[in-house]
Amino acid sequence: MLSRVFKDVIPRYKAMKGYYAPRQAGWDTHGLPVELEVEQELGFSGKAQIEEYGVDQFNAHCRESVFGYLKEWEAITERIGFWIDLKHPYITMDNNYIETVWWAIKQMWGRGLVYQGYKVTPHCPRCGTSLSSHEVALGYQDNVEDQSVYIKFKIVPSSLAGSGVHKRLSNLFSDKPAYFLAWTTTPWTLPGNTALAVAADAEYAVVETDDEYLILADALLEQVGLENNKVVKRMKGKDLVGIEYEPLFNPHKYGVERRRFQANSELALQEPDKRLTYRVIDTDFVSMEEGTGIVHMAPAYGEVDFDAGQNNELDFVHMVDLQGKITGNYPFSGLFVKEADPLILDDLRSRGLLYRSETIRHTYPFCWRCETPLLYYAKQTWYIRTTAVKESLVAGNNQINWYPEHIKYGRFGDWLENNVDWAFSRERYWGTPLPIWRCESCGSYDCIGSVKELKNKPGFSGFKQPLDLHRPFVDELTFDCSKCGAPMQRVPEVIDCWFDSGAMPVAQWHYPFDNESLLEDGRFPADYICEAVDQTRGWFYSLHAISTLLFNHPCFKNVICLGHILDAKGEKMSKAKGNVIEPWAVINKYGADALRWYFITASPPGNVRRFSEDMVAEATRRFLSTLWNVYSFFVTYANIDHFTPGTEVVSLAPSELDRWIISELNQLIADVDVALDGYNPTEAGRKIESFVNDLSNWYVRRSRRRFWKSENDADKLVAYTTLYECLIALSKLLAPFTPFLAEELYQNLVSGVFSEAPDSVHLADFPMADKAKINKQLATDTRLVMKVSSLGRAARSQAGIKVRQPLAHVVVSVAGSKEETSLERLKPQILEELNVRDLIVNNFRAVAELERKGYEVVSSQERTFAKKGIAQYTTGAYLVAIPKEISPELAEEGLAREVVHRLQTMRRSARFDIADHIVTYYQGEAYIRQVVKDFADYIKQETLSRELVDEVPPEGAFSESYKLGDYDILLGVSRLG
RNA sequence: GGGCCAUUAGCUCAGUUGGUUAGAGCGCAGUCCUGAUAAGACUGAGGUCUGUGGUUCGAGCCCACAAUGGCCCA
Repeated sequence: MLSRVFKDVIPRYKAMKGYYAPRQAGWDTHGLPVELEVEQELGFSGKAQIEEYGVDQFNAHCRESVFGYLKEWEAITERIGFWIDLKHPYITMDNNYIETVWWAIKQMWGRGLVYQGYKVTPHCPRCGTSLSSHEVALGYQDNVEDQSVYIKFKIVPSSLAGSGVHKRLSNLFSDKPAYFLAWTTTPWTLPGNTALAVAADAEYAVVETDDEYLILADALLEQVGLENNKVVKRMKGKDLVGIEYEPLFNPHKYGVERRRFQANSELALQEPDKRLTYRVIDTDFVSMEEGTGIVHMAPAYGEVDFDAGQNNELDFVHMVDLQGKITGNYPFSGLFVKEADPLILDDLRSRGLLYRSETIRHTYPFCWRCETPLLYYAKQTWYIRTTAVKESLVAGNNQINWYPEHIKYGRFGDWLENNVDWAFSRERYWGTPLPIWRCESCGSYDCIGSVKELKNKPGFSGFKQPLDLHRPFVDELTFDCSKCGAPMQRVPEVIDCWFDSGAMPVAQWHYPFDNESLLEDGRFPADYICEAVDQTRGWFYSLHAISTLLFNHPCFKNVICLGHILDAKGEKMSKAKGNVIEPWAVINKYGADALRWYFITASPPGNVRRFSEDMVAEATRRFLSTLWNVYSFFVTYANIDHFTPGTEVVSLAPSELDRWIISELNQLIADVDVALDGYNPTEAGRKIESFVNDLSNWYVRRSRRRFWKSENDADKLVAYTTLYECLIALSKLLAPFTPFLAEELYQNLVSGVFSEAPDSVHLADFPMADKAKINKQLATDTRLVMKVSSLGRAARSQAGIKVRQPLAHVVVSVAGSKEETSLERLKPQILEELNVRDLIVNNFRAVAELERKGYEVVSSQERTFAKKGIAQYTTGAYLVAIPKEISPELAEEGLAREVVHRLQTMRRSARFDIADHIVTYYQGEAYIRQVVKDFADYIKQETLSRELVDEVPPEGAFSESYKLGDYDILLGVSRLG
């Protein structure tokens, strides 16, 4: 949901700025998740059952299942206002899409970038398949009981020739045999051992026992139980490197192939060698926490082992088949590895090579489907040699704008720096088939780059209409080997679905078979993509890698990388925890705009965010309903006054307040433009929010009387025009953010009024800031008024004097002469806002005036003064003081305003319409009746009273009595026909 | 085990190039204002800016280390 909102807002903005911003929907349809779901649906638990069931039928289910979610997906996309072309999506399982993927692979094949190699993967021997890391993560079990064994590897004395430490060891070992002591929890990997690893800088010890020497890490002597034996020599790990030892099981003796890593990542078959020796290497992952500080390396059965094998050009011995059974002619051949463990140990014990054996409990991964322990296991896999273009990947990344920026050289940059070749084949069924054919006879390979190329191959056969490039149909297609003429068969693998999605920029256009101009016409590279941060190794990488491999060019210029959404407690949402928030529920309750607004403004996109419904509710209250209130305020009065937008107002003089909000508006437009242009919708949204706050709480509030007054004068027209302008601009500014609300405003305020206007706000131009209307001084000045007013209200509040009660004057100290000048200019606003008659700016010149008002000026330098009965409020350099004394004249006016207030409340209680005229009746003591008479015009105007009648309210009038200060009053209102 | 990010009020978040007394919204307590009214204003309580060191005349901000949480990779 989050990514859809952020994916939407930028193209909407760009479109309004006049750019062509196509938005194509696309469906990723391949991949293991789809297969797993179908397996579950059919009650399968492994590849054997799929094969038995029939790949064609299985894939038919997969094809169908993809569209199971389509409707729901489309519905929510539409509801959230994610504006994309859902009618013409690209679909990764279409033949055309697949054909482009083939083309892409053929390009790489042609440059020698595709090769077959080994990769160590977690393998489930029962299901016969590798598991993705995600699946492995599902199946960890704690407290698994396993063997913990210490094995002795016999040192070959002749390898200790030479000088230095080796020579001294050679002398030392002259009387008894010497062994390296290594530790493992997987005895079945021991026949695959081809090296021992030490930590170069760690301290190792030679321990003497009755009939042998043992070498292990000094720090682990006690843990192994050798602390009471005599240490006869100590040395660094690096001194042990290169020493050779006898294999536990010479592979040639047991009928198992021995290969060796070559510099070019090939694993070349080695000749049998009865006097085979292995050697000690150093690596950086040797633990000094457990074991012996000497690690047994079996390159076929561990990822680090495999890497170490490659780096050190070690031997490679593989003696386990895909079912987890030991091959060759060992005493324990044919057994499942875990069952072979005890026999292997027996064998070693009988040869005196088992030092110690016990059981431990640790965490180990199991197959999440069938709970079989997983084996780390080297399998043949197809690779793309991305390392060959590593420099380009890094250079291309430097051209990309990342938001947030740290991803660029952080997570993504690091990932590129540590690039390894892309293992891109999968031994599965539902995916783009790998377009590589192998000759059954001579073993040569051929890569196919298009359907046409395939059909034109000599001896092409197996074709059935209609063409479906998926398995199993594609597996039927054969042709003759160009070398020996024998039939060629497609290799069984399909392609990693990340390759599909990474090929999207070209594959969605069926390039280069169609759209040949794709690279030149602006459709590639893309300006903008957006996904969550987990895609750094997913889509971000596959896009970048494929684009770099094919075109040596990055394929996106700007990318917003989103953080994940957590629940209210900061925990990841997961189905298992049951803390997933259903988007529909939130949308139905608060609306799509509320959710969008929350997502955009709540926190910067790159951060993780806690989500709860309350937050959306708050966003609604804080922003959407405030804006809506402003809008409905405008509509209410504009309807009463029959305001017609577009009225010529050039001749009218806008007030300071009008000029201020227009200045703020243009500043806002400029700010939002800059923020969106810089891919920062959050900043843009927050600016809009703050503007709407000012508009509502300052402009509209301060302008209310202008809308109320009954004459349709110029000032009123300016007010309407100004507010109208703000609302229109807001609707356009908000269109990318809250498309529905924006459209509602626009339809009612513009489209319904001007026939020549665009039909929709989303077809309108994004507003342009009129820099000439931005008045920085006015903006600062108005902030000053707000501040002084706020302090004044605080002083009133402290004195317990209502704002309704007028006061004689206010004394204000501000920060400097500049502000004093501003204050003088802004005097009318302050007088009105604070309901005071006069403003005294407390500067050096004001001494006389203050004294005239009865103040005692304590120090004109420090601008301190005193007077009994004042309330003052101060913060920083600012001080606002009001006299508490109220003259009879002011008291009367206060009372009049009080009456008005009560009458207004009564109008509302009586459910009169805003525009209804009324007759007002009043009764009370002489004083209060006099006040009403004195302020009759004022009261009439404010309450739309035709008459103020000094009588008891008649039957049917809405009447109430109040106590205003010390005086009782009875008021009645009745509506005029 | 490695990398990246985050940590500021009860909650969600601002905090500019290091520079007076660290802010907002929500929530809480109270007061006020009000024909925008399921709004709004003001006040109050609430902060050792995760911790420890360092750089500096001066650190929420820069550096190092650590803790906690999140993500990614082993």
